[in-house]
Amino acid sequence: MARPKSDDKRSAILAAAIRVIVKQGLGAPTATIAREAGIANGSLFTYFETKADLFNQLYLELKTGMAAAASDGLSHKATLRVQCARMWSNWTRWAAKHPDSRRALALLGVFGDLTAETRAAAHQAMVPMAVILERARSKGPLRNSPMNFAIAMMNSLAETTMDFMIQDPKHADEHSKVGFEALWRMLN
Amino acid sequence: MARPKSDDKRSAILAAAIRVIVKQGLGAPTATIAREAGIANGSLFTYFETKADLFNQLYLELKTGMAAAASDGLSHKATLRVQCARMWSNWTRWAAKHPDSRRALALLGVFGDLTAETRAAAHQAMVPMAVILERARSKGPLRNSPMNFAIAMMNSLAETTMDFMIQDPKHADEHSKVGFEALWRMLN
Amino acid sequence: MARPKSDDKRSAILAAAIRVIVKQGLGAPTATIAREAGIANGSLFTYFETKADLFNQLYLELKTGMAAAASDGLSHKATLRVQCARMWSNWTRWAAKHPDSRRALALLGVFGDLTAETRAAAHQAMVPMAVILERARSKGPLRNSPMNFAIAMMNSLAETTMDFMIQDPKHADEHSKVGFEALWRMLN
Amino acid sequence: MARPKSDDKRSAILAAAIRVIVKQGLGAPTATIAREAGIANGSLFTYFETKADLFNQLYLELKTGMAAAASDGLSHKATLRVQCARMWSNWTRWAAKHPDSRRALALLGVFGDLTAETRAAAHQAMVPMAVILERARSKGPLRNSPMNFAIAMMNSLAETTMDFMIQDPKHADEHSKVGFEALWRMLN
DNA sequence: CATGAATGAGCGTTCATTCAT
DNA sequence: GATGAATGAACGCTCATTCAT
Repeated sequence: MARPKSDDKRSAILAAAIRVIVKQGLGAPTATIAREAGIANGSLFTYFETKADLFNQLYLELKTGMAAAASDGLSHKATLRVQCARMWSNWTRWAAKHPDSRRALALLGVFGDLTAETRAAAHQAMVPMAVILERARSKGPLRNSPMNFAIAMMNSLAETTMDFMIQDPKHADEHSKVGFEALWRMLN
Repeated sequence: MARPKSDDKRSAILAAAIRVIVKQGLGAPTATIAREAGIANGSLFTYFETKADLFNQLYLELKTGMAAAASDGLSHKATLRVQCARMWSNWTRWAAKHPDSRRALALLGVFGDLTAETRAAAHQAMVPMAVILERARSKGPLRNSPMNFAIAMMNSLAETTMDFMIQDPKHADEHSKVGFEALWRMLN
Repeated sequence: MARPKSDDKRSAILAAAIRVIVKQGLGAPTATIAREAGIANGSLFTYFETKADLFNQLYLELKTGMAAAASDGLSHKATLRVQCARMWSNWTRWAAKHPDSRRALALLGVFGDLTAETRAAAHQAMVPMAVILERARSKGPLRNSPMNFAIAMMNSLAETTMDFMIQDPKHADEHSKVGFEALWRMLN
Repeated sequence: MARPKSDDKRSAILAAAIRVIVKQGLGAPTATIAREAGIANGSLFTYFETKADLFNQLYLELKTGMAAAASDGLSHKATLRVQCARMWSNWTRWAAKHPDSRRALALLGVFGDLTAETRAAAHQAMVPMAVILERARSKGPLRNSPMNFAIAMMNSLAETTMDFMIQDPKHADEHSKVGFEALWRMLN
């Protein structure tokens, strides 16, 4: 095979897309993304069939990466609270470390052409996190609400926390902790 | 004369914009909004200098309306909890009653060309709500966090609650109550 | 109505399309046609929804014009031969006078996106000519062949004749006459 | 070495081009032709310098093949009418047998970038057929018209006949005969 | 002031051709 | 020579905005 489709280039496009989306929003021209990735505008379409395809894949990759980061090193032997705390810490730390990814992910979340498949897959990636949360919810005051309600609440609290961590990086850890305690109060 | 021209038409455009944004997103053509408002495409620009201007004004109007609804009938004599509950109830009820406005507001919130002025004014509109929340925060576990953190958390919890109320209107009241209790736990 | 859609402009676009198609073929950019018509590239699309639409309308207009020219001044009292001769003369003269239209028509005939409706309408325009030919066919050696066969043969003979008339304008009349006699022999 | 590289591959490309042109028209991507030929898109350009080159060569090859088929088995001892009839029969039979080739040839005939050389060579290929026709023409009513006129007329009659033969294969032979008689009447 | 045609920059995508492997 | 990724000019069409009526 001559000049195989390089994974590096694919990654470069995705990385460029993050940067460009953060700067210009979802309306950013594919040509700009291509230039930022250091390739010709047409080349983008060897790696992604359409702009929507690119955005779907990017969304999924970011979401998956985020979920993986959040789930890292969870010891199943630990207390539920410890597990939750670890997950929360992982999660918010990831956001603080990758503010562009986080922002792009937020924007992509409202991208009109996200596929049902993409959404489903993104949901799948969150399952491990959901499982842990679920154990906490089912014993507390939210026990009669739908599981998705609790997940969504955790999500929204996390988003808010992340915003503050990114805005005010000096107190990032503090914000993260405060956020977690708020979550825990909500759950218990 | 602060606002010459027909105020009716202005309102028609704003109302049309809500409907169109909900259906098509922020990328919706101004021509579509104009048609929906029953006016000629060019006329839209008699009332709003640019598309961005229209969106800024709409955002502000919606936010202000929402805040006004939330602050309605708050008795300063009542308990803090009662006041908060009333505000929460007003707020989420407004969203349940105006799902399009709520959705449009959410979309406009990520509109890239929102002015600093617009954001500031929107923030202002929320002050009365913030004041009440502030009293609760300052006595509880969030007492050492910035006020905006608490506001943002309340906001995100409210957003989530509203989503579920709109999604599942039969249990709207229930969701609203559960959401409030979660908030209250978070605050105390 | 402000600045009503001018028929002049529509005609200018059609006329420009003829010229450009002759020079560049069906692949000619719409922008070139617009420039040739003296309007902005985007304006073309106020008059024709798509390039295909433009080409369909142009095809129909040319075909209709051609058929009308061919059918001009036919006396129903005259001999069949005289009528046929008149039609043939009208027809080929039209082509000789409007070589660009004729060429564009030929190219448009193989345009891949001609609508069934367009083809049907074009067919309709040819009916008056077909009627006359039909009377000749049904009495001669082609009486057992499908009517369309005779029409197609007349067509192809006419096309050939026109080519020669345009190529060699000095003997246009002579070519036309020779062509007609050939047709007549074929029919009788 | 006039033609290095694999002759098989060259033929495969030409054959593929016929199929693709019939299905998609002259605008068909070279990449599609290459895929249909079972080679890589870039390889096409090892065999043909440009798309136009490919189309020119294909046109010539088809025309030559057609002319060869038409001229097959002509006995110079036979009557002029018999020779013409044989040629006509060969010719139209070829079309009926190779409808794709015939259709591609027709499309290529209006390809804008056919070279003068190609046209000349194609003309050359028709000479043997022209010679026979010429003998008929020079004695009949077309004796005062240019030879090319007669050739073109025969051509156009043949095209029409072929169309009907392909459209209505059950009566192909009949159409062929009727077409020939029409030609013969025209010539005499 | 209302209208809607006119404008033209801009976008996503295609594709003939080139060239690194 | 074969491959297929890379290139970038080009195209059809959209749409915010302007302006003649």
